[in-house]
Amino acid sequence: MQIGEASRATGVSAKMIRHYEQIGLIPAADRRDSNYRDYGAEDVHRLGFIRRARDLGFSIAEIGDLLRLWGDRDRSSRDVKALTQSHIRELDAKIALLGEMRETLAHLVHCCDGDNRPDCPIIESLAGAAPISH
Amino acid sequence: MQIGEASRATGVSAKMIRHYEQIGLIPAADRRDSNYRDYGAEDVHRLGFIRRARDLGFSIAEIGDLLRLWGDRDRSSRDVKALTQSHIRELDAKIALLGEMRETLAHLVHCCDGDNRPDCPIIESLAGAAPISH
DNA sequence: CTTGACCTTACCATGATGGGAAGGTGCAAG
DNA sequence: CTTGCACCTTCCCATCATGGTAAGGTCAAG
Repeated sequence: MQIGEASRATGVSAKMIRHYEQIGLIPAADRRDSNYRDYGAEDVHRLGFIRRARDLGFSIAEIGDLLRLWGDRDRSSRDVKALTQSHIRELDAKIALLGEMRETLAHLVHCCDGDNRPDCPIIESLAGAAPISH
Repeated sequence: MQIGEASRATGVSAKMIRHYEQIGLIPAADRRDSNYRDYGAEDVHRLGFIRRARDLGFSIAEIGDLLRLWGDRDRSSRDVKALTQSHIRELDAKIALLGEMRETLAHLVHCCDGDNRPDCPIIESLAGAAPISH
């Protein structure tokens, strides 16, 4: 099948399929006489794998590791589990950071009247100790 | 003061200070005879404002809006509050997305023995063999 | 034979930041 | 005075994952 059909079948844009090939995440696709890329069931399967991993927030580098583990019959599930736990920790760190921002802002919003007057604890907090002189 | 001192005083790298000037987020700094940028108290104050907003996850465009509101004596706190609430909703969306990833992965990790054998529900789920349930 | 859908490569853009090269400036110590 | 060093300048390139667009080739149906 052509790249467009493979894209539709997997939810990975044709643009990204070419990109993944270019950076070596997937092997170079077969070519027809027309020079069009040609994809088979295995390629589509691999692209589906990549899309699911991407949807779970794995980076390209991590997806490369996962693909290697996927293709390795002698892999230990320990390795996969460790990679995944490491990724969960990354997610937890991001969530914690965003959560802190969210709470700080929620507090400021709570303290802000939100009326027509200029007095605003949000701006004052961003401005820090001393107001600008004008 | 020179850019390095302004950087140290605000926690914004010299690189980013030049960048903010280049994209028009801050006015072009005064120059000395040496062509070195020269920063005063007001500039440092503004950079501190930017750094705090950045630390709360505001985008450059949003920080531009906040700077305009900061400098506008006739602003209504309503506008600042609305901008902040909009940003909180963005943060909530990101947190929810990351949280979903996290929970899905936590479930898979829980189901994975993590031993020397290759059988691994994590890889199987990515491969599309089984739906991701939680 | 044209039209339109599809493909190809190549280049540029995002947002926020860092790295580094090549060269100018300023100040203190030799 | 010269050397050395810290600091500054501009310019270009890289990240990560993705999209856009342009210029052109391929192919099937009308």
